[in-house]
Amino acid sequence: MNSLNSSQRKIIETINGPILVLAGAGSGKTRVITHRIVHMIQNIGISPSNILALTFTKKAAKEMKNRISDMMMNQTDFDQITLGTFHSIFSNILREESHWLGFKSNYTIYDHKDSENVIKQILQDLNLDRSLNYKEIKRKISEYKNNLYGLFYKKKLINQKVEESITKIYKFYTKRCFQANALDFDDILLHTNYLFFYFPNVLKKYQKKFKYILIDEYQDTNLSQNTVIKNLVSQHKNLFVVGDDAQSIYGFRGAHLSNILNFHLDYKNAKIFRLEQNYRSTNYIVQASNNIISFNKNQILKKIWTNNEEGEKIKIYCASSEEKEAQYIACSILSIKRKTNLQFENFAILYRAKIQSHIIEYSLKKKNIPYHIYGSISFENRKEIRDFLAYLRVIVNPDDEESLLRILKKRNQKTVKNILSLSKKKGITVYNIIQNIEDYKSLLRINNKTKNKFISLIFTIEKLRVNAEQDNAYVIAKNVINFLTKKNYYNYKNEDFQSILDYVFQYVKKQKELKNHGDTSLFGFLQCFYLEIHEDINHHKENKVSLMTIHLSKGLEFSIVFIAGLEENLFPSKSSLSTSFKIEEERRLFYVALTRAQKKAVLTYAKHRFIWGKKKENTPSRFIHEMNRNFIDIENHHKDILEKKKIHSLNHFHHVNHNKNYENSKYLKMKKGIKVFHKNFGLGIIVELQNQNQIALIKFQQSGEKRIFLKLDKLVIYS
DNA sequence: AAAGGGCGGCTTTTT
DNA sequence: GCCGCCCTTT
Ligand SMILES: Nc1ncnc2c1ncn2[C@@H]1O[C@H](COP(=O)(O)OP(=O)(O)OP(=O)(O)O)[C@@H](O)[C@H]1O
Repeated sequence: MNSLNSSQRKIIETINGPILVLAGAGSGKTRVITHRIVHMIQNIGISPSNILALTFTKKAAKEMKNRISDMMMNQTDFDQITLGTFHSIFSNILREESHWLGFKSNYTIYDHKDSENVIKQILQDLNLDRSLNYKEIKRKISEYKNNLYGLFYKKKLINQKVEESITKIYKFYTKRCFQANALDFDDILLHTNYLFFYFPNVLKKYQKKFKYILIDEYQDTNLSQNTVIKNLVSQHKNLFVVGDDAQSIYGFRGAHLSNILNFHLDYKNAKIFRLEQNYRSTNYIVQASNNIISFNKNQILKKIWTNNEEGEKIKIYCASSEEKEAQYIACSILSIKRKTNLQFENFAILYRAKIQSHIIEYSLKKKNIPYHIYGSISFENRKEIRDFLAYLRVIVNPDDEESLLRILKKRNQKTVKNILSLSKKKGITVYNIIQNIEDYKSLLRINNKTKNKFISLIFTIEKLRVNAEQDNAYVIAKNVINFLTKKNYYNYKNEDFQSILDYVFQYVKKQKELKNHGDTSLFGFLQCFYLEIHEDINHHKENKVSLMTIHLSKGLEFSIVFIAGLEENLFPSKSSLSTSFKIEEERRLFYVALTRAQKKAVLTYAKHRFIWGKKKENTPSRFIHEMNRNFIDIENHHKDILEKKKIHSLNHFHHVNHNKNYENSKYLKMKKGIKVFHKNFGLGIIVELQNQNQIALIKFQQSGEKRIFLKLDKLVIYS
């Protein structure tokens, strides 16, 4: 506990009442929240079971869990703390309390794809215009739910017609999910809201249990989440939240800064603390990120400062293609590692979009650099994995129509279509129809062979289902695999198959090791699969370079951080260019990325990038232009790396940097009164430098006064 | 009824 | 360049 400064200490020692810690990057928010939990348990004597600690991402939850367990050395029953993501915690509560809301506790969690499929079907059923894009509708429904439209709030209709049809689809969607006994991610919080709103006794129970609530990254709460919390703390008001408006990056999930801005209105007598000393990064990094965030109009002003060393300037590297960008990163890692005593685990490569990971992975592999990709796309989206999970899901919940249809579609598409329409006409579940397929034989116009196929399938599932009551998840999973292998539906000797089975095995093993009551049930496994972080079983993460999206990197820190793909249309993302609101969120994302670095940040971008199989030319990101030139160092030839080894691929680095004049630091000499020559405007004289020396006000002989962005490098000193 | 080719949309980010 | 969907072929 002696590793806190006086303001941090004061914060952790304030136990009761509503508290907001509004603090900058690297100022010790997570440190404060974890220390506070330990302090509450060890010094104040609060029972761990009365503490609820919430995060938004699975990764942040795991990080916090690790930090607390390290600090408590496992001495107390710290696993009694309720700690996890909003979704994971409230999904557990819903499992207990589902009966109040009229659904069954064995509910299925629909992921993104499941929801989209449901929407696609609804569009088909309603014969609606295909131009209504299902992804857009999914987003809208999500928006409705996250903002609790219909529950406590009415939505202002902007485009009446569109909104009306979406409301209609929303209704059907809700009905389908209910019939399938399924919840999507947003439902987990929405239903918790229903639960607390309509059943005050249930709310009371949880108010009593969770006497102290702590939330990390509060800037990312949406209304639905915030309302759950408001209800939970309405009696005792012991709510402790930490956040940084400059790091709000989940707007697309309905996160709203108003939660942080109105904290003092929501909670009278709220204490608000600020932390502005950065303990993480070098002064160059702190200054550069302060400068970047200053381009945002919407922000709460903070003065982040540090006592740390000056450090190195932020490196910027321009590659000719994304492949060379990746090679550069790989080479740099090796070169920095050689020169310092850093380990691979001290390096991170961050990117805007997951897709960028492939090419980087490839070049790391080539150089034998160990790496770990967090949140990799492949696993849960693999066809075989989804097929397999569909069986598990139906075994747990036969009403899960998405999964059942997925299984059936592999067999007899036409009959399945008929069954589906019959199910809708008669209002009987698909599972029920197949169970009693003998009765519907004539209606469906199927022969005995087809009929028997369905009977044998349902027979198998039923058998597995009956056993599922006693068997643990692994036993069932193995049975499913045996069945599938026997039937030869898939070539299940493949790796996907082994790895998911291994995953189930690890889950069951871990549960069995728990002191109290491990949950080895299949439901428990599925809930873990959808809501908890996927532990890499066979691969250790130790001493590996970390690859992840910037979103996932929030809350983490690394000595050396590479930020790849700083190009317009990629970062900022193409879909964010339309409004300044969205651009500001992209800028905050860039701010998050920069502030992950302790010692050194390297920004890279590629002039050309393959997108949809076509080579596209991109201009450098506006964020590169926004970097204050006093804090950056543009690298072109990379002599130090090139000279070391004669690796053939290194020859690639002989290309010319997009902007040699940076290195010549010609315009570092730009001063008031100097004569300059501009590419387009000709001869002029610098009147003054503005915006931290990034813009020069120049009086041109021909075209009068103009403000010139120095980084665009259209200027030459005229002498 | 299955398999395979052509075509269009897609890649923003997470639970 | 890849995936899902639809249409055609066998
Ligand atoms: N008082 C302190 N003395 C020494 N080191 C500290 C102190 N407070 C925080 N740190 C260190 O500073 C770093 C950043 O802390 P932490 O991760 O808690 O910050 P944060 O505010 O959560 O950052 P961010 O919001 O950027 O994720 C950590 O390495 C932490 O150990």
